[in-house]
Amino acid sequence: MRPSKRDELVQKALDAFYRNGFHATGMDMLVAETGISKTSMYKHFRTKDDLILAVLRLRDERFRNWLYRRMEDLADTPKGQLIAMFDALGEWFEEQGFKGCMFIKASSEYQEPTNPIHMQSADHKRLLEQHFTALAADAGYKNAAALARQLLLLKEGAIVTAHLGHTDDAAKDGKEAAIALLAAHG
Amino acid sequence: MRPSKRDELVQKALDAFYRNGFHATGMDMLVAETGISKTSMYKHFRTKDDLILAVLRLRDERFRNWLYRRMEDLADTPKGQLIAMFDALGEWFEEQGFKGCMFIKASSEYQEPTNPIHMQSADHKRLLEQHFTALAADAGYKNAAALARQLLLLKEGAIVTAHLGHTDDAAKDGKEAAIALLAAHG
DNA sequence: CTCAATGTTTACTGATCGGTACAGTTTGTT
DNA sequence: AACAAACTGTACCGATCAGTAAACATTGAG
Repeated sequence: MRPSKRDELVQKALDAFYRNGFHATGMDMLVAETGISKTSMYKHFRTKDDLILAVLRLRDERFRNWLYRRMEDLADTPKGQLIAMFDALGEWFEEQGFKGCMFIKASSEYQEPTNPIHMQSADHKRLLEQHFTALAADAGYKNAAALARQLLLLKEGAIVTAHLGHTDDAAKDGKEAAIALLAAHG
Repeated sequence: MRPSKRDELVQKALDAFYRNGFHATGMDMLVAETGISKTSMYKHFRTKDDLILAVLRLRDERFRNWLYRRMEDLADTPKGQLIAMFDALGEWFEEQGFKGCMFIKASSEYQEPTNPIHMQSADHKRLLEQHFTALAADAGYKNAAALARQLLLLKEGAIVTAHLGHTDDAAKDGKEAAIALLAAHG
């Protein structure tokens, strides 16, 4: 099995969906942008939704890998990494082509809680929360779970605010708030 | 001029767009749901986007009125109102039919920063930030603007997290974080 | 070389998209 | 009663939607 075409499709579809949105990106547009035939697409994925699920799977893997690694590179203590998350987010916000969180957008376009796309987006956030909880516990915080959830609120809020583009530096605001939260949980 | 039909259309379109999303709600679906003829719709609004802008205008007015009033009802000091915001949000999250923030969803479906729908969504957040800043200043906080922006991050994060539905009580997490932030700002 | 898997092109389906044309009906005012 | 404004129903436009059919080309392994 040589699934290289399939991977290529998922990767290029990720770009298109991230740039244009899910409903606004038709399969014909994907054909035009990826150079892959529609017949081939539907050999790999039975429906557009299945393709979207594969795209979200790739995005989850890539994003979490990138974020976790960047946090580790920027700080060596668990507490430092939780703070450094907002520096990493700041770098992301500055990237050209930044268009917010793909999972927030996915859950915005597929709202029903039972929709697989919605559920998979929720899974992504759950994994983030678990990672933050582990870091907070490592750092010795008493109520690590609550602290992690609060930091997650700041992270999601910073992404949304940065995408709305009405704030100069949502990452900096998030970082300062995170530092205050960590001190309060001290 | 009797704009009652127009108002009725905007109000019912708000419900439909909030429930189904913007791209996923076609004009024919609006005809079916509102009972208003398509011809009449296009007499009031030249395009679907114009209708969406009117819907967002109504949503902004209703939501801010509701939130500000609820905050005032739940607390009588400016500081207390900032905290009570998260109790108000918690009530909202519990409402049947809660589907997240309409402006976050609008900016997710119309991503280009120059798109009027995106810009109007950003305006809504700006007005919220101004209100929070005024409250923080009234409460005597030194860096009222920064505090307001941080609280806004918590609010947006709580809404997104509640909509993703992976957390039991995003409002409670937001409230506890807000209390900690207020304490940190002395 | 051969065979089978995987890919391609082209054309197509029925449904739906946003938006319009047009003729007829309801409604409020005088 | 009469008139105009507002609204309705129906039918339509070209474009696009997700998805399929069928015939042909490319490729890699035995």
